Amino acid sequence: MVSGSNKMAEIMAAAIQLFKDKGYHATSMQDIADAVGLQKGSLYHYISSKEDLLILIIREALAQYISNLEEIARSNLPPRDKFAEAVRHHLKGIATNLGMLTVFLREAHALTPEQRAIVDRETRRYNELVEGIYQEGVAQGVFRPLNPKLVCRTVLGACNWFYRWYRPDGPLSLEEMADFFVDVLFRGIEARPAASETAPPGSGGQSAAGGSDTSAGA
Amino acid sequence: MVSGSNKMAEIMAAAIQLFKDKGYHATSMQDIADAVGLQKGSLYHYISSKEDLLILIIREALAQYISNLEEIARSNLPPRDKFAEAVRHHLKGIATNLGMLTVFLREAHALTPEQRAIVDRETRRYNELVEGIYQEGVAQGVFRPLNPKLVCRTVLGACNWFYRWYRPDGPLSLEEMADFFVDVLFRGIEARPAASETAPPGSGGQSAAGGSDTSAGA
Amino acid sequence: MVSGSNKMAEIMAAAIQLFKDKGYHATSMQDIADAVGLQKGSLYHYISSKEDLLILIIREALAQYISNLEEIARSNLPPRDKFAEAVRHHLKGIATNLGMLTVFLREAHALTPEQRAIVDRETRRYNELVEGIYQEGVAQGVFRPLNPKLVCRTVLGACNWFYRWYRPDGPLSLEEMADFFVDVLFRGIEARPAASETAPPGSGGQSAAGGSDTSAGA
Amino acid sequence: MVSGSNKMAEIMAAAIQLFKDKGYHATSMQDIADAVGLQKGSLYHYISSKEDLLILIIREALAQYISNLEEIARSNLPPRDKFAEAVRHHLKGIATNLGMLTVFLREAHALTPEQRAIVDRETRRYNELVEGIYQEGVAQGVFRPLNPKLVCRTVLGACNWFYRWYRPDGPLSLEEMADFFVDVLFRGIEARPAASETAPPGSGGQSAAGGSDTSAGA
DNA sequence: TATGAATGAGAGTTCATTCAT
DNA sequence: AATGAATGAACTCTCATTCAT
Repeated sequence: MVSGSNKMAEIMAAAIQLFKDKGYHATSMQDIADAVGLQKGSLYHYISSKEDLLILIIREALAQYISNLEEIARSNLPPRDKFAEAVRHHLKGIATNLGMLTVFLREAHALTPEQRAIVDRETRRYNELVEGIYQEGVAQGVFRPLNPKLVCRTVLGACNWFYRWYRPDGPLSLEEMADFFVDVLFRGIEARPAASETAPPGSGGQSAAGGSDTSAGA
Repeated sequence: MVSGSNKMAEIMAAAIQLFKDKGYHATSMQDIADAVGLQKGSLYHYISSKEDLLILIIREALAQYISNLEEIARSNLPPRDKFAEAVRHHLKGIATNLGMLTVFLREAHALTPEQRAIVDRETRRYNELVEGIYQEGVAQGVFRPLNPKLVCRTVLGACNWFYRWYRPDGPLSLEEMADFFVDVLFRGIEARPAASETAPPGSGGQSAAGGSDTSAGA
Repeated sequence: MVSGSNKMAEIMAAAIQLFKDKGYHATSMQDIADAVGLQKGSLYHYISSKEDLLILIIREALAQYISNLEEIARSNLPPRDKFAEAVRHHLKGIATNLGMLTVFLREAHALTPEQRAIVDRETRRYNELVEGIYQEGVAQGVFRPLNPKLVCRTVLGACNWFYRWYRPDGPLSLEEMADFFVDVLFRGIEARPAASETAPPGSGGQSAAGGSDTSAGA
Repeated sequence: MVSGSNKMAEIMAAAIQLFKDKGYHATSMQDIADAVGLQKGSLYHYISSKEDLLILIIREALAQYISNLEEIARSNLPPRDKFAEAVRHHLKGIATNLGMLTVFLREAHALTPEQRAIVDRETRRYNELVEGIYQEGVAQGVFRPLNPKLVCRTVLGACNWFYRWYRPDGPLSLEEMADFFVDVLFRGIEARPAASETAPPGSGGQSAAGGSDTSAGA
């Protein structure tokens, strides 16, 4: 099992692409081997099992996510900016690592209970960071006092779903969409109504994506 | 292939449960046969394939969803109430058919392209109904003029994610959670800031769910 | 998994033959499937794993062996006859189930520790029965007072090795060989020297077997 | 391929240990490589194949055995002493090279037919030496005139089985056990009944070994 | 309806061996 | 002498599906 090599990175990339496109179970080791130009047996120089590959992908997705959010949480920004940054970071993370995040968000349930437990723990940590930011805002009177878990789940739910419909070639830029999310989710939880009644972001565009994906919406 | 029989319902119920708990690919026909007390060969008197079972489940989930939403959309309620009803109906639908909806939201990508296309079409229809309600509200000056697709995706994203963390035995009632969603999502899109500053729903509770699920959040 | 069927017996027989001839590890499921005219996957209707097959064979070998010896031990025969019967039964068992016994004596170490433990227990039981017979004889003054474990291991060692060189088409009959074993092993442990100096059994023949097997002897 | 080097000896030792503990087939080249701190590819500088290793081990086991026995056979000892020496040498050889002998006695059937034929020839030679000693004794009236092959197989069978139950840390010394074997096997074949009725060797001890091995006995 | 034997393709994985470096 | 990437064949086992009974 090698970890830093080039081939390893190739294998990871191929697996991410395939898992995203076909799903974890529907992807065979043969598929991955073909994608990187190896015999399927040769893959086992780099990984120890197919699940290992999934774990690697998910762990990396999580690690990137969390470390960035921790930085935001630790920063000196006022809560509203922290919150806005958290949402932007979340969406940007999905957009720039769409494959990895799709695999994480959709295939984590394929892990064995032991691995799931680890992932769950990390996920909970992420949620807690978001809740912390929210509660900071509540303490400072910036956010309405609501059930923090519920706030967190609502906001992150909307953000997570992003992976199901975001397409890099859609009509709206990532920036526009992030602005939109921040604006809308913000109003839902801020303590005082937004004073500014200027045109909100994203108000003019029509469609954020082609709309051809299975699951967006229902 | 029989369709109205009792056994057929049993098979569907077993499949829903198993697909939800283990995932579609990780569930074998043997698992389903065991659950209903049949030999696996005998299942083929009722269904024509494993995918058929998945299709059946997803179609039923969709059908229930859409017909209810159509009713709401057609009603004479004012837009804000229509919108609120749509959100409530969506959450309630997930809560009362958690298995079916989980299978739909999580496993639809396992369908063949042909079947996916059908499901996509229905899903789009659902989205359009929600968008319609929103745009009605915009026309009446109730909702801010935003990108309707984006509004719809944000709202439905938050609602869809519900299936990942809702647990029937959580501390908050379904009603409380639905009120919360309506309140928060509403503020995000309504034209004028909420005048009432009374305590919002769900403000006191602590946790909406055990929080032990893999994916909620990150 | 079916157990009483015809095919099951065929599979067992084929496995015994192949395990005996090629060894357990060198025999593939494909080999067995070919021998019984099935697809290799079809074997799993009858067994749950390759090891399962080995266990089945070994357990049956053991069961036959032990039940017969128990009968001998329980009988009213005088110790010398019991002992003689035990030796005869042991050799006859090997000769008439050469495949099964070869697999048992040669391949038991391929079992998982759990299964080995079970087999060990049964084997110990067998040894104890033989020791019991010997000690009965000692008590009655028929056998010399020796270390019973050592007696048992010596006698059974000589008998077990039989599977390595016995060939059904050898020049000596099974009876002759059994008489020989009884005579020689007996003299080793009986209390008084054999009075009879008549020609002992097997004294005339030349070779008991072709002698072409790898391991006999060294 | 090097043969006299240090690493070569290390490899042989590791292979003997592993083949004895896990069996030939269940031992991988990786296992051996790990044991000697090499990469598995590097093993091929010393050996030409896995079977080669097995051959080397078995040949060496045989060579030691035979040369010692030839010396005994050529000596001027009277037949009874030669016979006793042969038995002692056999048991001592197993005890002091338990790994090597276990591999030889248990795994020889894994060899290709060509290699087996060679081993068989050597083995036959060993048997013939023992038979020769016995027949010398018969000629001198020391041993009863029995079928020599049968005598040899019985005696060597008992001795060979030693590898299945001998444990260096057992309660009896190797000497005691060898004395026991010589005494008991001797009586089986000597021409006149043992005159001495003194307490035989090994008569007092209880257990020759832990008795926890799979196969001893049955 | 229901069975259960059988299929046949393919899954993930292991492994002895090779060879350029 | 040693590496370690790569092979390619074989392995055990799974599974959706078929079909004669």
